[in-house]
Amino acid sequence: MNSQGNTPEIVTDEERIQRVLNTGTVTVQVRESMERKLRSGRQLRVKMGFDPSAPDIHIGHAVGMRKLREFQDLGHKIVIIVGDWTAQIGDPSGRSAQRRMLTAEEVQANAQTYLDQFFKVVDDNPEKVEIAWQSSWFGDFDLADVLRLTSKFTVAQMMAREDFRTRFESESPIGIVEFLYPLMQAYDSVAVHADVEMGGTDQTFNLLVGRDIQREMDQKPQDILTVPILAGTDGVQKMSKSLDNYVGVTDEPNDMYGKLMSIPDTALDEYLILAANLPASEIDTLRTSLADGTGHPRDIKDKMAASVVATYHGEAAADGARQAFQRVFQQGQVPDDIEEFSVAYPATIVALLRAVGFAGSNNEARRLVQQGGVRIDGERVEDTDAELTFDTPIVLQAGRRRFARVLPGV
RNA sequence: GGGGGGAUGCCAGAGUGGACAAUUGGGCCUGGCUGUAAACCAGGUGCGUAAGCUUCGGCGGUUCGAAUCCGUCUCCCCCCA
Repeated sequence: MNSQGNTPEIVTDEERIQRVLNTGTVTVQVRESMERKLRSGRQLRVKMGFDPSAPDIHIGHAVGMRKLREFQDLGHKIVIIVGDWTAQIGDPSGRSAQRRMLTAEEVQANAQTYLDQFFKVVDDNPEKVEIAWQSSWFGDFDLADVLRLTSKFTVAQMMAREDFRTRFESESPIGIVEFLYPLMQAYDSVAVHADVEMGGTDQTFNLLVGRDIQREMDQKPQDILTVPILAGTDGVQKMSKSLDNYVGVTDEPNDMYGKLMSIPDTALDEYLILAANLPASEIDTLRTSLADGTGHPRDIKDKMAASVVATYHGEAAADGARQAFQRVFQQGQVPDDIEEFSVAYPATIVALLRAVGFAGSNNEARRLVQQGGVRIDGERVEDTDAELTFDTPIVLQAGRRRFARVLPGV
């Protein structure tokens, strides 16, 4: 978005700087150093890495992207590390589900998907972004290089990481390679001469190792900034695909909007800060009205949700999603883009439900009817066994959100 | 190399010869209340209209009768070396 090739002007306005450092962040280390860099008027290199081993990206990943965008808006250059090299090696870390090795092609495809989504959030002005492939420096690393790198660090230093310490104390295994990952990530910082590195709070240790290794290799240590982990749509657990509480960046507009509207109010403030893609002043206004009760949570949620949909699908899609949502859920009307099926009549309601895929078995279909969840053209269906015949299209509904149009067929 | 413990429905996890289609919790579905919030309440959640049928890792056996006992195979976990 809005790319221009000219050299960016560095913003050193104190209020803007403080906002970047204070809003939607967890820690800034080292604070004084970071402030000094931002005030200096020099274009900083702000690094963030991503792991292309999983192609599914959700808006939790976008939290960091949005913060990167803020740095760009101050005129700085973001440096995206594509972790293609480590992704191809696999990660045998203590996670229960072992990460398998990926082929170069898979990694490449995943990375491309990621970058496509990435540029929907960040500025693609080449003066403000640089993509760095990790394999370009690790590809020809030899054993001597590895030893040189590992010699900079001790076991005691590694044990400072909480995860390692607790596993060591509980006598759970820690693979040697696991010690290498923080070092490799740290070396990335050396390779790209990072002034700042950003990451989720779970990355704190690795980010700090970057400082040590840079210092060891005669570079000025980067400052680090951590951003919170976004809660999922349940408002409690962190967003992840496996918990099915995520909003994927490639979700359909209506889906995306609906998921965002379903978050509990308790999570709304967090979503305003971390997910909503709105100007700072508007975020402030919305948060205030939410906090003091002058704004209706539903309306605030709508602005948040629409802004996210607009980010990935455009304003028109966001408007469309909002209207569809209002029509279906607030007014109980039928959505306009429902799937169509043809059915040969006469047919039982059970047969209809199965034909459109609302029920996987006859029992399930009957259950839906008995529980009052089935409607035809808005009229509740009471009888499980009736033979039905329609010579015009009908709208079949199961529960509140499943709709299908059934046409008379042969 | 030696020893021990497991495998039950979407998940966790009871059940250890009949009353088990299988307790309970989570999830999910439906209804109610709503702002499709959340919370809460109620019901449901193998297949079959039904009679009934097929399930408790696989196969085989004992028994009138097995998720439960025996044999065997596959897979998982733990402890010792």
